[in-house]
Amino acid sequence: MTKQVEDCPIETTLKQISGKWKSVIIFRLLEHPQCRFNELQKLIPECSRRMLALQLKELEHDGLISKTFYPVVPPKTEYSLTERGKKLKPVIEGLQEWGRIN
Amino acid sequence: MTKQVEDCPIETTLKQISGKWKSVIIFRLLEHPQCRFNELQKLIPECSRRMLALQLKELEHDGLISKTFYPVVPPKTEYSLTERGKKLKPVIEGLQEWGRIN
DNA sequence: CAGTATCCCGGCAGATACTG
DNA sequence: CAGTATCTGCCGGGATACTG
Repeated sequence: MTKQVEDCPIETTLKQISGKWKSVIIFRLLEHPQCRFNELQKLIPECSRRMLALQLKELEHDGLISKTFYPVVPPKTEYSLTERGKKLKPVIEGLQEWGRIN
Repeated sequence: MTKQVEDCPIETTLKQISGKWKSVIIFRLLEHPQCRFNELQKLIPECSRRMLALQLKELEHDGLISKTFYPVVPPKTEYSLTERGKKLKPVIEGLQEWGRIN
């Protein structure tokens, strides 16, 4: 029943931030706490709209970011980190620090 | 010349530990400092021999693990974390902690 | 503006067989 | 034991067009 991978939750945890663009999105949202869809696009121009939408959806599903939708015309959305997402800050910074040092 | 992604090194850094099996391998090598190829296979049974070899090669290339080859018969190898790899310990633990809390 | 739908291709990764 | 070689199928992700 219990598989090895489940005993090693680091894998599951890492998946939540290691999608093709997730870390960058989180990183950007740490710098820019409130972002609209197109703002994120401009901040991460290499990421296609399709992928941005998909990754945002996963991040939202995993409770790392939250999305506020304003049903105005034209439509407006705002993405920001949840409390859970913000708690990643020291970890992300630790990673950066590690990357910088080597 | 300079692309956005290069200004955001977290992405590069994360890639070094977010291959399909890298985090698990690092994790296992933190628990078991010296591992032979087949030992790692047994510790991570869901990972094919092919993938294990590929991921190990990348980890070695990135300087996270080192490989010692003993030209005996039958051949014997030993994988372990480098100093650089060991420095990831607090980060990995931070990730685990974050994953545990939520 | 903020996405979704659809088509399509290259490359990731499994299975299997082989080697020093 | 510790890998590599090859073949193949699948799906991640780009490009483009469309929608509320």
